[in-house]
Amino acid sequence: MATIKDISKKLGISVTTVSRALNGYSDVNEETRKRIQKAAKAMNYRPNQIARKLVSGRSGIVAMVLPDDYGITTRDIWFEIISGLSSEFSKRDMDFVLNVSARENILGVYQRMIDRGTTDGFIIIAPVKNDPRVAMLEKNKVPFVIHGQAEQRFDYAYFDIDNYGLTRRSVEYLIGLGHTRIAFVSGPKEHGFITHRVKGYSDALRGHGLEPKSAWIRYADKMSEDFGLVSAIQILSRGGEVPTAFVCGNTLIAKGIYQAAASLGLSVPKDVSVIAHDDALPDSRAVSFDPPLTVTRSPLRDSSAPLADILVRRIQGAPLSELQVTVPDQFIERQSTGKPAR
Amino acid sequence: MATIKDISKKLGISVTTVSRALNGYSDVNEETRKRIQKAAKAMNYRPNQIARKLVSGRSGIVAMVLPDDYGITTRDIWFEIISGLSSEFSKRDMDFVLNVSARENILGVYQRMIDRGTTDGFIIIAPVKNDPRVAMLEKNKVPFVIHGQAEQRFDYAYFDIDNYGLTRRSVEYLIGLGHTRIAFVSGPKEHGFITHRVKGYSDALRGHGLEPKSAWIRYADKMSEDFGLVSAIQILSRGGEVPTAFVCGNTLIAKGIYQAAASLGLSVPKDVSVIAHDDALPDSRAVSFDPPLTVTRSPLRDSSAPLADILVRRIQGAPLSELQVTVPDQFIERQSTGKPAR
DNA sequence: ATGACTATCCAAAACGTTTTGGAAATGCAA
DNA sequence: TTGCATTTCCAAAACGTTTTGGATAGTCAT
Repeated sequence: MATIKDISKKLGISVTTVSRALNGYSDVNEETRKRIQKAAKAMNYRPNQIARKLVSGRSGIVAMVLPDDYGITTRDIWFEIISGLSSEFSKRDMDFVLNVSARENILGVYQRMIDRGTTDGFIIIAPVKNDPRVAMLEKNKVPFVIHGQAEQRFDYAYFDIDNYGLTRRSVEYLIGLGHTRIAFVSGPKEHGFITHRVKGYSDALRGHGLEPKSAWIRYADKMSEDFGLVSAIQILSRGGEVPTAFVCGNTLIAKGIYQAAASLGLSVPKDVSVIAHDDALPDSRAVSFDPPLTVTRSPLRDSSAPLADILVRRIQGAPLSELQVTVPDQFIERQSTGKPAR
Repeated sequence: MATIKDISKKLGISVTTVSRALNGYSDVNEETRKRIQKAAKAMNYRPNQIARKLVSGRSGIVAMVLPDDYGITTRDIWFEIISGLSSEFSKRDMDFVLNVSARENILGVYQRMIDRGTTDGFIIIAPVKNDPRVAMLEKNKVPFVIHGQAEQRFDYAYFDIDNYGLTRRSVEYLIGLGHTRIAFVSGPKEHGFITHRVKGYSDALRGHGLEPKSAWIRYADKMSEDFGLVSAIQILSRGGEVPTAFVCGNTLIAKGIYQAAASLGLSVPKDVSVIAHDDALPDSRAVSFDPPLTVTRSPLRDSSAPLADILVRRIQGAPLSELQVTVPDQFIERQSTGKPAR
């Protein structure tokens, strides 16, 4: 609760100098700075963010708005992201505001928070095509960072994994093993990352003279175990040719596919190879699948720090070109993939 | 963005009057107020919250600090609480700051947030005996509300379910059915609510001339399915008398007890009656147990609104006596309880 | 006419910072 | 010695509100 004025009075130094000393300006004697810093620490001084914001225009507050209609598995993902972000911003002495609202109110929530002017910037997760949140934030000139790439335009800050590359790599690996009939059980069609993954999958096939079959590309609202189970059974029990390998949007889907295979009397990897993308959530470990699951891997948790960094720099006005980051994933070969039987 | 000064200048009315008109004070002529309101709307005026906060001393920001070491099931509970709270505060036009930190840093986080003075108040969940967070907040005179009752002292604001009553009611119900040998598989000993539940359980037994046996009261760090399973098997496979009924701290524990019963060839409710407390989490529904589970029920989600209310009124300085709320739970009789076999 | 009251308005202070625009002291070259 | 640059400091303004403490004019009962 000590203010800058208290320090000034106590030390007989002007408020100006105290402020400048604490903020690292060069026009204050090192010895004076030391004294001031010592006093500040002793008096437990913390700058009042509200006052600071009034003059600087910054509050040190960032926010994220989430819809409240997620099921239990998706919640785990959110919790992972939320706790990572909140911890990163905490390290940077910023406040992370979370707002969980009904989906239909979300834009209203954004508008209110923008109008109130308390928030320095936003984190947007799971962008969709022509995301109205992005449009709104851009119109109001509020800084934001997107986790994932929303559209073709690239005039915003983002952090993403290489969604195109990871399916492309997976498919090429399977082709290298001899597979030619490869299915992709993906995720919600409207999300940008699914589009990129499908493209990576299709390009890899075409690059080897194979034509993607739309019946072997599955979309779903939720990337769940059930979705994997149902998709695999449907795909595997159609007449005609069936795939010898599955690429999965996440490890839950892979688990569903394992189940489907078991139910149909097929074995992994003898009859079907399975490969998935692994977000490395704490409680669904690809390594403890039976057989252990081959994955492309990029821990969701690892995205918190870059996201926080990018948003902070965006707020500080860094040029956009530095704030567009795509990271490569690991490829981990385990026992769920092998040469095709036929 | 238009400021109050712009309106003042445009209308030739003092800043004071504009402010008071907009804030509904009675010392401004209705006609003047109309003019000012019209101008404000025309100029798209929105009060700058930051400036408002600076003078009022309130930030409109409340916070909750969580440790980051919870397992997946506990995370669901947290998510339920977090999303409920954030949505409630959003309705009140306040910001809900979430801070997830390593357990050993938590007190430091509180201190930092307190010192910065940006936070109007805190929500404390899962209090323990002599909770150091409570001590710290009280010392710094920062408003807070506790979910649950931490200690015997009652000089703080809290919201709680009737933990004493719910086990007492459960046990009396079982006694009414004819049971005399009743076990209680509870939860973490250090939490206040467990203490109260154990007391309710014991008092009910003693009230009917029965002496609680310590071997039949089980504590555990995590109220999990495994804990229920292990506890029930241990209790049921000891030599001598075994209980005919189990009271469970939550529905997960009950699920474990169902499993244990099945494994031991016992049937519910013929051989053992099971009763649990139900927090009404979205994905573990007591009604879809087989047989459907008899419960005392108080939805976790229902606590968000009262908690938010209490904290807001605490911040506004309401007397403590109005801010100590205990709500009753529902008792829902289903098919997991019946007369004892012997 | 006086005093008391009411209705309506306002100037200035305050909140805790940062920023602006110097001022004073010192060192150094000419 | 003068002039100039550098180092170190500071008073005052500014950010946009709310609040305080009146001021003014009009009304009404006495």
